[in-house]
Order: sequence, then C-alpha cells, then structure tokens
Amino acid sequence: MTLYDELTARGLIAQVTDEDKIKDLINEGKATFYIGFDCTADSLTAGHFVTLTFMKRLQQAGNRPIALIGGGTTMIGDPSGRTDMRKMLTREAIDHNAACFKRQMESFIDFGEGPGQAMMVNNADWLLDLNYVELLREVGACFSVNNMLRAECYKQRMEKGLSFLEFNYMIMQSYDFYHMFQTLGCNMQFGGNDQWSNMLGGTELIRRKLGKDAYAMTVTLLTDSNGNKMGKTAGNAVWLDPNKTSPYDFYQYWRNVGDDDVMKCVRMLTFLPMDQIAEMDAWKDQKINQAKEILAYELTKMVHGEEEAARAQAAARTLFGAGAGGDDAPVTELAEADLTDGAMDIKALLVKAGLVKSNSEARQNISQGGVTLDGEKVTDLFLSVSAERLREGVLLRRGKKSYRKVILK
RNA sequence: GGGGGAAUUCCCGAGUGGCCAAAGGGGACAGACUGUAAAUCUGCUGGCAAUGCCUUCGGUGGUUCGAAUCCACCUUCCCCCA
Repeated sequence: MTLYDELTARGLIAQVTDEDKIKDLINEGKATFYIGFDCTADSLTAGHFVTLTFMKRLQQAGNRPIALIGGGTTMIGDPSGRTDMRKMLTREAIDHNAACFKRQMESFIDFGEGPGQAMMVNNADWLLDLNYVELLREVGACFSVNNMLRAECYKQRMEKGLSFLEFNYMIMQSYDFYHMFQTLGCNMQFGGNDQWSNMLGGTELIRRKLGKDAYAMTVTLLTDSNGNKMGKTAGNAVWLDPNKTSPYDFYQYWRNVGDDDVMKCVRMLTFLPMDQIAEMDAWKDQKINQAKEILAYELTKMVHGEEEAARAQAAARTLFGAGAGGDDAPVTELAEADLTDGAMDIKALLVKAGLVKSNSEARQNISQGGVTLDGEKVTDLFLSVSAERLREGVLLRRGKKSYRKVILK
C-alpha cells in the first residue's frame, strides 16, 4: 500500500491541488513540505495532533518537513474560522511559544540537518523586514481582491467586520510559501482544511511570479459526530504539555470519545496497521470500550511515553473497574500548614486537590451527591478530615471521572 | 469626513434608576439511567467566615439616599452616507 493510499484510507486527506502530482511526490519521498503553526499559546494541543501525526507519516516516507513558526504571521492573526480578532502577542512571547512547540514536536518529528530531517523556521525572519511598497508591487499586484473576498475564510468575517490587518493574513501566508519555495526548495504546503484558501494563495503566487508549480494538501479536521472540532473540553484545549493537561486527563479525553467517533480517531491518529483497524471496525456495543482503550493508550503513549500511558490506563481501570484502589491516582500533597486545628474541611480539601475551583462548587457537588471520600459518599457539608487520616492518604473523588489521592506529608 | 447604533456573567442574549448576582437559551458541572459513550430526565452554574457580606454589566470620572440602567469623556466594534 502506498503512502498516499494509506492516507486516503485513513480519511486524512481533505483536499489536494493536483492529485497525481502529489501522489507521486509524497510516495517517492520527494516532497519538502511546510506547515505553519500559529504560536498563540505555549503548548500544542490535541487539535494539532492530526497534523503532527500526518507530518510524521510523510517524514517516514522520506519527505522533508519544515515546521514554520508563525512569528511574523502571529503578529497579524489569522481570521480563519474566527469571529473575533486575535490578541496580538509580543515578540518575546512568540519566541517563547515557538521554543515550547519545538520541544513537543521533537517527540514526533525528527529534526536535523540530514536529508529527510525536519527543520524549523520562523517567518518573522523574513516577514518583519518587508518593505511595504516593495511588497505591494511585488506580490500585491498578483492578488485579486475580488477573489480574496470570495474565499471561505473571509466569508464569516464579512458580516462581523474584518480589519485590513487580518485581510492581509492570506498575503503573508502566500508570501511564506513563495519565499520558502525559492530559498528552501519547499514544494508543498500542508495544513488543516480551514487553511485551504490561504494555501491556494501561495500556489497561485508561485505560479504567477515564477511560472512554476507548487502543491497544497490539507488534512481533514478532526470533528466529532456533531461536527464540533475535537480536542477541547469545557472550552479549554486538551494540551500536549503534561503540566497543562496531565497524562491521565489526556488518556481520559480519548477514552471518553463518543461511540461514533472512536474508529475515526483510531484511523486518523494512531499508527496501528490497517488490517488491525479493519478488525476493530466490527466491534460493537460493550466491546467498543476496548477500542476506546486502545485509542487512548496509543495516543498517550505517543505523547507522554509508554510508561505514562500504562500508568494512566492502570489508574483508569482500577477506578472504573471493580476495586476502588487508587494507587495510580494522581497525587496531591498537603503540608501541615494547610490544616486548621489538625484537620481539614472537606470543601477545602476538594479545592486543594484541584477537583473543584471554589468552596461554592465543592458545596454544590457535595449536596448533589457527587463527592466520595475513600469510596464513601460525603453527605456532611462540614465534614472534617483529621490529620491522621490524611497522613495515610485519602482517595477523593468528584463525579465519576475526577479523582485524586491526597496525602499529608 | 458626516450621521446613527452597540459593548451585560463561559458564549448568545434580555434588562433602560431600587423588586438585579442580573430573564431565557446554549455550554459546563453534578445526579438518575448506562458501557467512563450517545440520547433523555432532574439539579446546578460569581465569590465568601452564607437567612448576611463582597466583587461583577467595555474603561475613567460624575449625578443620586441608591446606577448594568442617567450624564461626561475615553476605548473598541457595527451600520448608513461620502
């Protein structure tokens, strides 16, 4: 099975500019492809996951990835899929975020100087020095505003308002491709499907300016069966940084995907062989939970390593299985200073363990019967837990899925 | 350049001097039912030493016994005309 066929079978390819050329290019490992990252946060998210694994697949076939950090474009802000304007970040913040991204990417992508090894570049290096009038003459002339306004990415914004700053995002992104095509031999751009129109801007620019062909390929956006983007819980991103989203929570996110979405995720995100996936496809009802476990395990392994994945899985199994052991539970340590009169109020304990945000929330969860302490339902809002008991460690659980071991040191 | 409008809690959106911690919906969270799923139903949704107190309705000042609501200025956005 060729790489392209596999990508298609996995449902990863959304759109391509020239199917035959691209097939040939990537199957033969002849592509030098770039993908842009808008570094608006200090960690990649589960939303970037498909893209990262896609990059990895391409690299494994001998293609050379270029990870482009949008140090320059982040200063403009991509209006795609947004109804509001992005915050503008300082140069320092962007640099910091870029460094964080690279560290995380290194567990997927092989960076280095050799053939096929990935490189990381920052478009601030060329965008920030552009001269306005020169740019207008050089590339501005190649863009039709009429066409740009028809682009999907601006449609939404046409109703809500689009600043000239953001309108230029497409031009900057196109310029990136044009620049790297010439300086790095980058012949293909790759990205999320929401980037399609911006990407076409680049191939178009290269054709007009240089009379050469460059290609673009987009990856299917990972959405659930309701059409919502995946990789978010409660409006917050699921981060790849273990300090922002613990390996356990990361595992749980995938363990809890809807029935209708499991196999799609397995296909798109894991590196399991296609025949194994075909077999899993037949699993139904109760057995589908096995597929979810495999999905969660595989992904956690990729991001946090085998050891963490095994721990998260063991923790989940004890917690949701028969025994309420909890030896693998995430631990919160308390100090004597956290106690008042040699004991701790149950609400304070919940807050301290990070299971709830405030005492009020704790009160609510308790009165709704959602809190258990060592497996026993807490009914007393003013329950006080003694130091002795805390010293031995208690298993605190809120709702079905959040729990923590709390121990006094 | 001229004129008109808007900014409300996580989001959408009501409220136009006290009855407002602020309707309604969405989302989130908890409970029931389940399979750690979905759907459904119920509860809940600013904070706290909690029949009370504190902070919140773009920002800063002001009027008033009392302001999300009125006034002034500022910021951002939208619409119409040029």
